[in-house]
Amino acid sequence: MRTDAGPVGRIRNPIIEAARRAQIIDAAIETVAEVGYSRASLAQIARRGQLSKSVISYHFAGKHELFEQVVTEIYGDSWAFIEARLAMRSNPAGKIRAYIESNLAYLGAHRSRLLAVANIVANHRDADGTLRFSPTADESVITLLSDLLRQGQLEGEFREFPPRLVAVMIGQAIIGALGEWAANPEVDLPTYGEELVSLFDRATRR
Amino acid sequence: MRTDAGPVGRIRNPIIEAARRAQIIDAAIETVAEVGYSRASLAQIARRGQLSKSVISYHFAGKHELFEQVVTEIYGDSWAFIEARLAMRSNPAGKIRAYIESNLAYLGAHRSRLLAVANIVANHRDADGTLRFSPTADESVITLLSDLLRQGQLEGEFREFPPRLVAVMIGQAIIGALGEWAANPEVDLPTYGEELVSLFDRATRR
Amino acid sequence: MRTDAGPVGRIRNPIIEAARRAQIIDAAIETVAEVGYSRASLAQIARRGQLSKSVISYHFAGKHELFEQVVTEIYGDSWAFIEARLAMRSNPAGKIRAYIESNLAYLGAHRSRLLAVANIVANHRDADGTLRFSPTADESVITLLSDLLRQGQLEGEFREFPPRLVAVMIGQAIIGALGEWAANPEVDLPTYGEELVSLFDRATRR
Amino acid sequence: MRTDAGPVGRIRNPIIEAARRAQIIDAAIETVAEVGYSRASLAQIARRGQLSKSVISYHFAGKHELFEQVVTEIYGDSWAFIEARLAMRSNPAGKIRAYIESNLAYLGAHRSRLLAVANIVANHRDADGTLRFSPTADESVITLLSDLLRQGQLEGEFREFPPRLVAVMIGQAIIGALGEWAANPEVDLPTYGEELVSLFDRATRR
DNA sequence: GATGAATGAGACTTCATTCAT
DNA sequence: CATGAATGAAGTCTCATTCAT
Repeated sequence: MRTDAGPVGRIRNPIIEAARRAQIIDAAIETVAEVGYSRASLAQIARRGQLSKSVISYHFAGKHELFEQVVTEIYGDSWAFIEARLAMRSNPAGKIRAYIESNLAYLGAHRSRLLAVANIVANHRDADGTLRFSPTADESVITLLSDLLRQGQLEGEFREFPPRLVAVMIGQAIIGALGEWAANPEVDLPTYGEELVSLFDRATRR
Repeated sequence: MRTDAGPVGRIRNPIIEAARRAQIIDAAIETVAEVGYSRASLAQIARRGQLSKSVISYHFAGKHELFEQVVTEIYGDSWAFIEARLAMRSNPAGKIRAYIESNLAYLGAHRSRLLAVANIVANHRDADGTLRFSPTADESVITLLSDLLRQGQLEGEFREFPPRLVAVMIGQAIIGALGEWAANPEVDLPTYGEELVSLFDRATRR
Repeated sequence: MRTDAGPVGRIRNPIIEAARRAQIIDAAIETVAEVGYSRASLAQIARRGQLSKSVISYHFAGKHELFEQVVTEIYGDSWAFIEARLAMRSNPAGKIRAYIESNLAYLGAHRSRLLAVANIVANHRDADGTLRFSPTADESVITLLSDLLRQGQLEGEFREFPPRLVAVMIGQAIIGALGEWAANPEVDLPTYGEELVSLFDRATRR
Repeated sequence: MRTDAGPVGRIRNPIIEAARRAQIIDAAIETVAEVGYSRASLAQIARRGQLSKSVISYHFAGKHELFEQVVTEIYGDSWAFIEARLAMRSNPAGKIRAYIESNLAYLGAHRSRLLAVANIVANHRDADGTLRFSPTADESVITLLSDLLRQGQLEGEFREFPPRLVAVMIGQAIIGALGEWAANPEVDLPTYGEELVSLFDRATRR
């Protein structure tokens, strides 16, 4: 852990600092996407980012913090994208459709980010060995979808079913679709998305 | 690199040989399930199996082959379990239901195997960096489900939809359900399975 | 920290094992004596012992344990030497004289050991920053000398004075004599020892 | 390497310059006292002095020069204190007593300085590996005490003994007393000093 | 059939120092 | 006068693998 007067904890020049951190985070994303979590050493990340290994240690407390910032960055950025599209719909079914579509759209447009976040989330562990992130959908996402489904049931749009369970299934289906596309980029993600929306429409409507 | 079975050089006693390999594979499964792929070193595996590190190198060409045998073992064992249950049904819808239920049943009864195979499949790579296994459902499974769905469409059980795409979705939904349960063992897997069957029934029936 | 099946914790072949550990400990002693505690890296120790760096990690849990074993080894060996000479005297004054003389004799015959133990004891710290060993004389030594002084007072050999305080002073005078000799090997240690004995004799006798 | 005082290049403002150097030296003293020589990195020193690492490099040619200035500062300051007390006595025995007492008094009042100077003196080395300072008493001190002892012998105050040898012993006994107190602050230093004076009095008087 | 011992490669991290600003 | 940013060197430790026994 850092103990000296470097930027961690005390950022002096926010502009250069932020630019470098972004550059390093991008290099980490590309590296994990390309060679996977276990082979993504600081040396590999530095090579891909045209950086020295030590500049990474200078801007991050360690490899651990770097990977957490990668996840934070991707979660934050993708949520900003999705949130804007959710706001354009008013009814629950429309919002769920928008969630599925915009989630696929965002990660479909950022293949490296998809691969990186999936790899890190599935592998990153604390010192005690427990997974740092939930490897399945984020709890906040499950809650969002659950609430929408419950509201849709109250409004009569949806039939009766356990909302949380279906919410989890929607989340997993999205991950599955993305996984299929990640493993095989020839898969047509928009078509996949439409079919997924149609499936859940048929499965949930009254 | 060696990829065949058995120790380097002459095989002397096939019985002891097989027993040792099984013991090592079990230790590898437990280790990966517990500490994850990246921390599953030979030293850790040896410790959990009460073995010396070198006995692993003796029975397997290397860590690489060991992990491939782990996947082969789990795939083979689970398929034997599922196949028997598929054979008990005659119509496509029944077989698909049987596939979903028996898949969840097998891995639900073998949590370590689920965790191990998921971890290895998502991380294990060849020397050139390409993933060794498909991280999404096995191609043979997709083909099986596709054929069943197509046959059901011909027989009038299912509506029209792209069979392969829905096959993939079924595979992913199963993985999703197992992932949710793996992350949170309090999830009730049988209920989850029933709901999944019901969802796909509604989504695919004419 | 070691977690695999290496010798630490489970020693398999005590003879080879002990020989290697002794060789490594000797290399560590020579290195610390020559370049000092702060520059005594594993690389330097390995170079002086004609060893690979990793063989050190194989036989010791880490640099930390190695240095602790160095101190244990020197303390143990020197005490065996001193104890035998103490046993040859019966009265307190004789034992104290024997302690001073044999201590100087042992370390005077093992200059590297003197330098190594002094360096390590003065610098070796736990992870939390506290010194691992008492940098002044060992508590057991203080106790031994205190008891001898007190007994001598009871028997009328010595005048009245605070026994522990004089015990500490004897220990420190020995360290001082050795330090003077370590810094300047031309100092005649036996003469120094005789004078030291004479000084304490005059200072403590009735 | 630079060994002169002042920042690299032209000195602009001697007052600020001196103040900064003093501040840095104090931070170095506190750091070495607290974490020991080997862990006293520039980063640690900067942190304790609320300084940036580079300001240290700006005012000192390097870590090496900084530590030399620390020793110079402590030696100089303590000598000024001791010298004043020596001047108050006229006879050799009185001066020796004053030396012992004032030395203990000065460092007893400046625990950090004692710890720092002891640590640096025992560890600081030139590039070629030789110790930069004498780890035992300074030669000038030995000379001073030797001269006093010899003068006392001439004047009939002291019995016959090798003056330099006893001078060294006095120096070491002081270091020993301070070491005992440094390791265990509950030790009563003034009492220890009195007893030490009494011991040497008995040991040296005619 | 089995393994204790050994090792080179490479992992992450800390360090003192430099330099443009 | 001061420092944020950067870096190469070197630190300790873990790893998968080999080999003589």
